[in-house]
Amino acid sequence: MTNNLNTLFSALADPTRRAVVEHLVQNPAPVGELHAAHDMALPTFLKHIKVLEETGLVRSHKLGRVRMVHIEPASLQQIDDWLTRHRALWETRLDRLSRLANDMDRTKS
Amino acid sequence: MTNNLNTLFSALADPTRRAVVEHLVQNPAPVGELHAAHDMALPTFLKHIKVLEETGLVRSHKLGRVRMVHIEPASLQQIDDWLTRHRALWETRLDRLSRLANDMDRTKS
DNA sequence: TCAATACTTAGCCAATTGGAAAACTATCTT
DNA sequence: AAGATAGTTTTCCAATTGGCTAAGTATTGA
Repeated sequence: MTNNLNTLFSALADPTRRAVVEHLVQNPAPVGELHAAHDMALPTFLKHIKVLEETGLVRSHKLGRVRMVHIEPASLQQIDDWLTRHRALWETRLDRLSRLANDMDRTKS
Repeated sequence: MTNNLNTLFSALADPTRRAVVEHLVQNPAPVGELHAAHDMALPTFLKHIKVLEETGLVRSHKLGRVRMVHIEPASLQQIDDWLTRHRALWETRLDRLSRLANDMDRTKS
């Protein structure tokens, strides 16, 4: 909730962590299941989960000896919001490019 | 263009670099002007510009002794695309939360 | 109760990162 | 031609990061 974009972007910069997020947008899952998809030692993997949890992208709670992890959608929304704040401007620039490309096509034929 | 999300996200994880991107979605600008807004040595700042350029978020060319920098909108589009690929799923989860919040409100009154 | 399961904690390490200072090159401006 | 401007290159440094192994704790199943 209190997360800034720095930690959100840097959390998502790691492919392992991004894969975990992609897994969790589909369903919550226990640490063991998440870990199975990644060829690294468990303690290493747990560090990634901890990073995700510290940024607020993810939450978890223990059920017996299993830790269930689920996504925190509001955090992804923050990145979406940042993009939205600038989207209008960069899309203008994209449009300009595609118009230019169109013009060049027409000139060629 | 050939950029992966790893480098895009990690480039945007730094507040200096994000500020430069925000500046450049408005207008292209010379290095000196960009640097003026940031309290750090020029060589340090230039490293950030180089990172942005290597990820493809930005391009530059020299005009005399001045280097002009401009944004490469297609790169931001890549991040937007990644979010879009998952947006449907996490918005479903957000909806579920807000419905739950609604229910709790109604129960309270 | 005892072994297996599912994490957890603690330390260690190499590579990367964000910062600095110093010295250098290339372009104007006068 | 000389000085000022605008970057550039080089070298150094401390902190962070992503990975490992080894050893520990807490639950569960037989």
